[in-house]
Amino acid sequence: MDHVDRILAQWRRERPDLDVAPMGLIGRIKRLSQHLTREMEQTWAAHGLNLASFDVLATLRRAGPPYRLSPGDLMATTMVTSGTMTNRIDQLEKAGLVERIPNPEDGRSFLIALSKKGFALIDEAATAHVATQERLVSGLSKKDRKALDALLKAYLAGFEES
Amino acid sequence: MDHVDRILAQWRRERPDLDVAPMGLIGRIKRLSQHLTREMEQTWAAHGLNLASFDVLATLRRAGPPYRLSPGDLMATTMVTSGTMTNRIDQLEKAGLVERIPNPEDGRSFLIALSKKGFALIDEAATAHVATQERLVSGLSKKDRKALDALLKAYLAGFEES
DNA sequence: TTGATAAATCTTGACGTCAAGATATTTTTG
DNA sequence: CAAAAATATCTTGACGTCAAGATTTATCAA
Repeated sequence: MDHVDRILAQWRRERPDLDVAPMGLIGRIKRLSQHLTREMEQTWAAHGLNLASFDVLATLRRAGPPYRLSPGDLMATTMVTSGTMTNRIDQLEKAGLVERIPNPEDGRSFLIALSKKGFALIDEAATAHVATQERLVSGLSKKDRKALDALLKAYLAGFEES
Repeated sequence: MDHVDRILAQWRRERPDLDVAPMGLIGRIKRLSQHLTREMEQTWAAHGLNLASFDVLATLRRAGPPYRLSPGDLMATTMVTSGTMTNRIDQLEKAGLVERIPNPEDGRSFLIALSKKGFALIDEAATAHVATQERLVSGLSKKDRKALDALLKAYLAGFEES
């Protein structure tokens, strides 16, 4: 009888006509996501970052040399709109962590390049981030992690098949 | 090889020193949460609501008669800060969906009461919301839903044990 | 070549959230 | 009973996000 179960019990009492089983599953995903994000925010903040800035820097870093992607590429992998990405890049540019380089092959677009400073910072932050994530999954056994991950992957596939 | 797998593969190539298995699990939870929320937003919007307003109205509705809770109670179940809850209540009050009633037993606090209009709206919206949720879990078999829910519940317990 | 359409990014304005601090009331302590 | 601490809510200012539309450049068709 956890928090979500109490919510479901209330609904069943007040609205017995509704089938609230899906609500339990979805509610737990949402709630878990919120807990995890808040924990990870702490680690990012310790490096002067937040979800937005870490997300972009990490995407550039893991893309490999020369650590450059267009805003469109960044949008595609980070699930945010163009306005949001413009704002994120503006902030990172001000902080000297990335640079906007005109794309020689397409006058409409830029390439966002990780600066030396940005590279050093994201490498450091990523190490700490991974340690935090390891801690955040430590409540589950290795076996449960694997089973959970497999189910989530199957579920997610329904939303992301192109 | 889904979207998350591609991210992990990039990290393994660029930073083989990091163990990114936890990142897969956490990333899928976050991504799934985002997909689900965006889908549900559509249903809420069809009733003139959003996550914030639906959340509060639903909490009041399922609490049962007399459909009144203090802002503190609402904060506790909805995982938002006091400033956020004040703002949510302000909006709902302006829309005539809830009323602030002075608490006769504690001069510091109010009771937030669902109005007649608010009651009718949330009952209607909740019906549609549950239908949407049913659709959003339809990609998984009944068995998988149950297994996933059980694992999520176990995981969540680590974050919410008081 | 020229006009129309598409594509990539940026701009704007509104909104929801949060952290930190302010205010008012209640409870506890001495 | 008076002072101090705790509690409940609200206020403020900053920030991240989004949708819709504007701008600039590329591509395609005639």
